[in-house]
Amino acid sequence: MTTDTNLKKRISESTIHRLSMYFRTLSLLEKEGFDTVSSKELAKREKLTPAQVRKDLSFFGSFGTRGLGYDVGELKGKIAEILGINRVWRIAVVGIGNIGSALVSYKEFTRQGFHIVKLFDNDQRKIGSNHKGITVSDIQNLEKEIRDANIEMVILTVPATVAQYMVDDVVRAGVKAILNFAPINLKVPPDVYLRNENMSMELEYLSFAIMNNHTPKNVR
Amino acid sequence: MTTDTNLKKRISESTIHRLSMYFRTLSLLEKEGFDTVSSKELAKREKLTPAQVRKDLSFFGSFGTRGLGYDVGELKGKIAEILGINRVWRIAVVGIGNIGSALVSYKEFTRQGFHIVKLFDNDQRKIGSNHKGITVSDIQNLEKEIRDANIEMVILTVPATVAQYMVDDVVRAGVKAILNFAPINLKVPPDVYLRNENMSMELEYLSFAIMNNHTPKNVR
DNA sequence: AATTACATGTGAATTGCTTCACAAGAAATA
DNA sequence: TATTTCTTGTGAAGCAATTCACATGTAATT
Repeated sequence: MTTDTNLKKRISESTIHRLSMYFRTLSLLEKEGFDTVSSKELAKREKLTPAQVRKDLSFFGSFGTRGLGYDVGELKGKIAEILGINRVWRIAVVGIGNIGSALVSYKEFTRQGFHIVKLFDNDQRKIGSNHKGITVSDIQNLEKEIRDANIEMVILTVPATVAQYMVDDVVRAGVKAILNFAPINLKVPPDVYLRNENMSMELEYLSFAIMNNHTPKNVR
Repeated sequence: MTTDTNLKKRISESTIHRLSMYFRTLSLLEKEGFDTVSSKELAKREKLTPAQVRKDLSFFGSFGTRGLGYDVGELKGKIAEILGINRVWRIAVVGIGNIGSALVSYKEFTRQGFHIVKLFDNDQRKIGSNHKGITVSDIQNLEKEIRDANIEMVILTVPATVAQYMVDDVVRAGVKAILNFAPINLKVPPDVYLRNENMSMELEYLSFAIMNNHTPKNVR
């Protein structure tokens, strides 16, 4: 094991999130016809400091040209490589309720290389139905179908009451990354990455901010 | 202006987010029949340290009993008060596409006191249609209808291309808190709170984590 | 009533993240 | 070619968040 490999483990979550933001902004800059961009300009668009932008990038290499800035297309490519989105990820959505079926049509996922290719539900009325060209499978066959379809990530949009059972199934199918929308703390083995999307949390932050005149505004 | 008021401005965003998590877990503990809970148990459920839990709470007062822990119902109430969710917030959803209409049926919002009471769209086919008992209004009348309905927060689920125009309208209507789902950096006046919900970001984090064996697992 | 066990609340220490400040280098200009 | 201008990349400093460690206090037990 090299020192370089260990280095990557020290990257903070905030840095990764900011890389996502840079990537999106670089895509926009590209569309707007910019060839190069400075850390100053990038920072302005993200409401960050130029130093923050440069420091974030410096963890992964030196991609800029002194006096000139960064080549938009090149930096976009580098960040895609760092984030692992310079490829297609095969994703399954488990739970085809309101949120689940909305996500199937969410174009931003596709744009970033996240391709939803499998859908699962336990409701007989939903099984066999079609969403954006994908047929909903019975959750009973989850393990086999996930393996056969080479699914690498799962988006979980089932009721909180059954979420843990579904996670257990998904883990058994060998999936190592789960994005959970159920408002509950799930257990996964240490080699599985679990992220929680909690939409109420953001409204609660807004509620707190209004009530307390909280200062760090317009963030995230 | 007292010193106490200024103190609140020093609370970190992470602390607020953790309060949201504590609130949800306390609701669950209540349902499970627990009368009291220790910082140790709370921490275990959130995958945090007990010190973190106690420190977070200490910013707002001392709610526990030494040797015993916290009264579940009481602490839940205190946190609701701190977050400002011991009341009903009147919310409008602007943009009744896939995500927007999914959120109208999202029960977790209602459970936390976030009541969606107005819907807006610019599509003639959607205007006048009914979602969970709410009729979709024409976005043309946004300012007047938002004022008349005493809307305090807006959830923005419109395409990125029109998001800034919609925000401008919403701000003109006097709304001070916006939760934006469009993947774009919006401008708002300094007295308006804007939060961005970026679902791709979480998938990108998972992608990075898998590719780099990133260590801080199972967080958030 | 005294003792033991337990858990809070909080300064202090530590760790981690952000910003500063500047040397180094590249491009544009004269 | 020399000079000026601009911007990166990065150690060091500064700031913020987390964890430690323990004094303080309550409840349960004997």
